[in-house]
Amino acid sequence: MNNTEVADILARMADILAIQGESLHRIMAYRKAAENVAALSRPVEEMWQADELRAIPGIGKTLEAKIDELMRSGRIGAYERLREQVPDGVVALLQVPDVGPKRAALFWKELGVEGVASLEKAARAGRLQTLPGMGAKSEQKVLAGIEALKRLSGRTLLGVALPLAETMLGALLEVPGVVLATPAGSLRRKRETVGDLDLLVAAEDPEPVMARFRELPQVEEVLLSGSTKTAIRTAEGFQVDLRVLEPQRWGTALQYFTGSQAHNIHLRQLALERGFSLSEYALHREEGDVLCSTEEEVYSALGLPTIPPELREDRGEIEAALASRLPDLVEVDDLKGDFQFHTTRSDGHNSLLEMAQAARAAGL
DNA sequence: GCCGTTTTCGGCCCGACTGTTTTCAGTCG
Ligand SMILES: Nc1nc2c(ncn2[C@H]2C[C@H](O)[C@@H](COP(=O)(O)OP(=O)(O)OP(=O)(O)O)O2)c(=O)[nH]1
Ligand SMILES: [Mg+2]
Ligand SMILES: [Mg+2]
Repeated sequence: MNNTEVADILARMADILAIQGESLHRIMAYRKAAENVAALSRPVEEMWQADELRAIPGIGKTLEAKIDELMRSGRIGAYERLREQVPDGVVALLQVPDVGPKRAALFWKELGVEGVASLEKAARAGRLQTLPGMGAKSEQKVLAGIEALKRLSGRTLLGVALPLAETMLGALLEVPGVVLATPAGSLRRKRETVGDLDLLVAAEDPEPVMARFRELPQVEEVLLSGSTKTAIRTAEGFQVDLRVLEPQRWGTALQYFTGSQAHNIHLRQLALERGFSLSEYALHREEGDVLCSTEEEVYSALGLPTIPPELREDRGEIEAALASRLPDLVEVDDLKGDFQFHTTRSDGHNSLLEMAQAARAAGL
């Protein structure tokens, strides 16, 4: 039983508990445990053998016992029972954008929907809008979500996402009043794959920026658009999120939108311990808000050195920063050469000479 | 369900947008 398999089970337990209407904090506990098991650098089985499961953040007495049961018997009784109570197809509904645990439960219990295909049928037949809290518009959004799911599910390589981001940012930078425009989210953290594109823009007046964004040629569908945030979907089914805030809030805004979610939550907890409440708008204090125009100011106000985006996954970087023990990362400038590349002699796109010249031009 | 140099119980990050709502739940970032 490997780490991914264990994490997947915990995450599925979280999903089922959510559909059952369990306490949000209990659900979060399962999710957090799942994330931390997935992020482990050692096999969870090895930690189990060494009786070290409790050293994993988010694994307490109960989840330790469940993982122990899984390692011993290959199953978790509690998980088997949950799966008997909520069919897999109902859990699968959560993959549809705009369908969360409440709606999944509603569609299942009221209409007998037990999968995405049957949800589509119900929506096309106009049955969703008969439900409490639902209407014609919500029903259409669910249908659009199912279509998007068919076009693209899963993550996109950084190298594919980055050029698209640069193109869109270039267009937004042309809008009068735009001061700064940059990639954020997993793109800025340089994750190998990204779930969507997150773009951040600084401007006093957000409306012209939002208007331009909604009309970019890549936009197939506008998902939502307000005064600080717009989300669109491309023809490929790829989502792009844009946030626009005033330049004087750039520091807190960039910190927020760079994430990760887990890093943000941890940093916000630290802020609370320091007498602040941290949001994308400011460091809020009783005496009044502190606006930060740079990320350095945000981290510094919390007593931390600025943490490189690549490390912001809540995998110990905040503790390391507190102890002034952040690792010295390898930067592009540290590269002296490249001993492994392909040329036209095999499946590369350039000749050996071209590669050598490009390397020299790059200072390698 | 987890966790603790203020806590072993009672908190758990903070906010935007939409639709259906008559005051806010749901979903998402
Ligand atoms: N404080 C806070 N920030 C969040 C939360 N969810 C998302 N964010 C911030 C941090 C994220 O990096 C950023 C963009 O959200 P995304 O959902 O696009 O996540 P991210 O880009 O990190 O990963 P992705 O590759 O898109 O799956 O928004 C949240 O629940 N709380
Ligand atoms: Mg993202
Ligand atoms: Mg996003």
